[in-house]
Amino acid sequence: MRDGEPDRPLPDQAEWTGLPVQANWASPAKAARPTRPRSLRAQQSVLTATRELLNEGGLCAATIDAISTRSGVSKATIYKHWPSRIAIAAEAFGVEMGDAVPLPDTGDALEDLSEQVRQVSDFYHSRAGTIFAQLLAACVTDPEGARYFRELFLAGRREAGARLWRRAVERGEVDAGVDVETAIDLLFGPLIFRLISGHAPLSVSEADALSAAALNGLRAKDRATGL
Amino acid sequence: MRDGEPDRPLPDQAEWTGLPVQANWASPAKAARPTRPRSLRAQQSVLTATRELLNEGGLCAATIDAISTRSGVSKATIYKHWPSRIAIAAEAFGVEMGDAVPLPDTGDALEDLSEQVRQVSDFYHSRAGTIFAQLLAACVTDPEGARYFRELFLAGRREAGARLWRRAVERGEVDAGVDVETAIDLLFGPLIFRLISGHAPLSVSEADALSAAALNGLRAKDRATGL
Amino acid sequence: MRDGEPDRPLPDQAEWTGLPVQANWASPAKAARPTRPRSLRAQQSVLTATRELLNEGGLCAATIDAISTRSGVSKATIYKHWPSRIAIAAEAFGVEMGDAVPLPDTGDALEDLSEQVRQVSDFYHSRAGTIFAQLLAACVTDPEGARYFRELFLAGRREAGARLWRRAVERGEVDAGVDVETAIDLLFGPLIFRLISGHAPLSVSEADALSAAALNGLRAKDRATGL
Amino acid sequence: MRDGEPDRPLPDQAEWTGLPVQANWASPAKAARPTRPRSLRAQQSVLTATRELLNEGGLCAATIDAISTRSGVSKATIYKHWPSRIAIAAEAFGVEMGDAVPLPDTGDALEDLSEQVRQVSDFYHSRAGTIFAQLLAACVTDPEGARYFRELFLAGRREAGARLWRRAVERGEVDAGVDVETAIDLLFGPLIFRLISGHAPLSVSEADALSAAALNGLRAKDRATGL
DNA sequence: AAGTAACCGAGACGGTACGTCGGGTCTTGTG
DNA sequence: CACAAGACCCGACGTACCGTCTCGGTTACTT
Repeated sequence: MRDGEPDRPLPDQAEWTGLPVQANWASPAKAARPTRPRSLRAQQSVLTATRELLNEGGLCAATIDAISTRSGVSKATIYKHWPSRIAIAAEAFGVEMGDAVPLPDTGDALEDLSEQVRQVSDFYHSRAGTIFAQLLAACVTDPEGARYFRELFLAGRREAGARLWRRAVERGEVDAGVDVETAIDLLFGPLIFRLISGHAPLSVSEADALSAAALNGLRAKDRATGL
Repeated sequence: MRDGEPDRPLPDQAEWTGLPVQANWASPAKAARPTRPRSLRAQQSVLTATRELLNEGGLCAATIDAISTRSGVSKATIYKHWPSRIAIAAEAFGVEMGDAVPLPDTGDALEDLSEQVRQVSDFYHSRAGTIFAQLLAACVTDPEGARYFRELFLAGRREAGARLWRRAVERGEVDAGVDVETAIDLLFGPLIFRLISGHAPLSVSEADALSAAALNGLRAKDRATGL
Repeated sequence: MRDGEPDRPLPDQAEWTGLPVQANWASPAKAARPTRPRSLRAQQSVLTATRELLNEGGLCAATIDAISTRSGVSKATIYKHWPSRIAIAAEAFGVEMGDAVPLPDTGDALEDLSEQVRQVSDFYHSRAGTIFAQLLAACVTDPEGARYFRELFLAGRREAGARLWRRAVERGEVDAGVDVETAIDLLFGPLIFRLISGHAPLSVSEADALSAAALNGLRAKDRATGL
Repeated sequence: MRDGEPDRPLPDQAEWTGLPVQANWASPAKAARPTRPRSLRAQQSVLTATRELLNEGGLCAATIDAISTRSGVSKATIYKHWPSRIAIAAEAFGVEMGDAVPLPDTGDALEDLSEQVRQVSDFYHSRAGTIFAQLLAACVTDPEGARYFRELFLAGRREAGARLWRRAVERGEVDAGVDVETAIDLLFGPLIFRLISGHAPLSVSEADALSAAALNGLRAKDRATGL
């Protein structure tokens, strides 16, 4: 592992593979020029402070100044660790929300998927759901932050969905010809659309209607069975 | 029609019906005390200036100060007309994009829907698509602006999609049991998810995969026909 | 009484002589062109509203907008009557304070002067005294308003002082060779200096010290008597 | 000397003694936590810019925005150094006027005082006199600014007057029983009254009349000598 | 043990934009 | 045709965050 400036796992996109964060700090191995390492403490107190601020006032409360003040870590140091406040918030959120929604396992793979959609829809109604929406929105104007959000939070959630999907494929309950990514976006994209633009509610019944439509498809059924 | 503060079409949600802007000024009916009306000129030059700024530098270039400077309309006046810069940008964007994507009509209703998905996916790649994403993201933190965006832009696009959907229902090519809103969100939500989070590309083939999945459903087909 | 634009007594400095304000309004006599006269009501309600505002929040509360709103007289009309808000405030203050401090008459003319100084010093401590200071200060940047203040308030107070002075001259108790204006400024100028800059207190004992010094002079007394 | 917020000389009134500005920085003694010191450059370029603006357009030209623009110091920084634009203007004016009017020394202490009155009266006619009047007036509505004005300008002028007075006392030419403050206010208060309200001219002869009256007193002389 | 970098907190700083306020001018329809 | 109502432009306000920088003190590794 190289030392020097890009010491965070994320900044170098190409190298990114496995789990993030402190793994490389734990094994500093041997640096070319072994100077004083970046403080682990600083990093963690930043994340803790950010988590608190997010819970108290949402994303807009997590300003760099506020994070710096509360964590006791100076702004300059913060900027050495993260490219933007969105990145920090994404990481803090990812750490906290790592396993927010458990994987359902009812035995019926299709029902599992529907249940997952239902749970995610519920999640969007929570305080954390608001923060999620704010982070997602911030991705549009902060590509660096977006990477953090995708890799430290979204990836986990998508992986959970993918696990469900693969299980359903193995059981032969879903169309194996559909790509995992496609399936996940089809199931959750509509929820996210509504979460952000607010043009339609996110009730349980709506969630069920969306998952049902996604599973059954929009095509007329009589014609399909008519064949 | 009451005068006073809510003289813009949007502020009074209940009354909102048709095309925006001056429609209600054209039919002032009988105001309590007909004072000097809001200047048409101010409103339009603001929208024009905002449109230009959006095209030049995206949403973040459309600051209130910049809009005020370019349009020659003072900030105070702007704040009398719109609740936030997002609202202005949404209206300006809506005016410009009013008739951007024409409705496809190939005779085959399903193909029309797929084609629409393809076109929207393309649109998201354009400069305007970027602005669209920025506006959509801004909706999360600006509920007032969100209303403008929904009513002055999204509503039109959704209506276009709804027209296609109804036509398809009439022709019996799609499942009449699926709600219009559900159908639209199922078709376009995935695109928007990708547009915002950037976790997957928005190529033509991906768009086709998504629309195909939406139309056919995720459920395994052999088992369905096997019954 | 001429009609036409300069219908206020003040605007034409050259003509100004006697007591101000409503005397001429009370006798509209016959205008050359019997059009609708400027509303007396408007003028008075402006002054009333201004007086209230002054009492509630001092000079800075008496903004043109506030006066307009409270009085029900439009800004345009106000600007027809007065050149600036200071002018209005000066007139309103003058009307209210016309006879705030009564003339003392103890029989001893010198004591009368001292007592007057004491009373004025007290007045400066009151709420009205604050407004007085604010108006006086405003005179520096608003010459038009200054004229109103001088003629509608200061003139009265100076006339009161002048009456005391003349009485003292008649009784031979003061130096008849000193000009009235000089005498008044010598007695009250120091108070005003302290009121504005706040470099020294305005207590009763200080007032007495100042009036004593003014009456007795700064010159060493032994030498004077030594002659 | 404590660091932290009150790092300007003025904010802590009790500690104020000598010359302003950097004196305390020069002897930081032992700060609790010697963080980056306030920039000398920023402070001085603000004062320079303000001085220029005052000379060009008087106090009303010295807006915070203008000062910020011309000095290249941001508004936020300015507000960290001074509580108000009046305070800045007062300091800038004090710096410039520090040694404007030299102390007269004719040998005759009474003549010195008269000459000083004459010179001050002249000063009030100059461009700087106008600025002085504007600053003095601003003191009424800006107590913080007033402190700056008193301590960075008035104090110096009063000290000059006090020196003259003490010299005169030593020579036995003036009444030693009169307090210095009283004497100064008696000599210069009338000038200031006229300067601000403009009810009477500030010619040389008027200045002489005022100083003569102040020195000789208003009391009738024949009776005094007659005893 | 001393030397020496880099790190760190603290926060000053220049920017940019914000939303608001007051002043003075104008426009419109009513009485 | 004077008036109220108030829309309008202007300019200034004071604040908030941003991202960069400059300090002086503090590690932790090297020599």
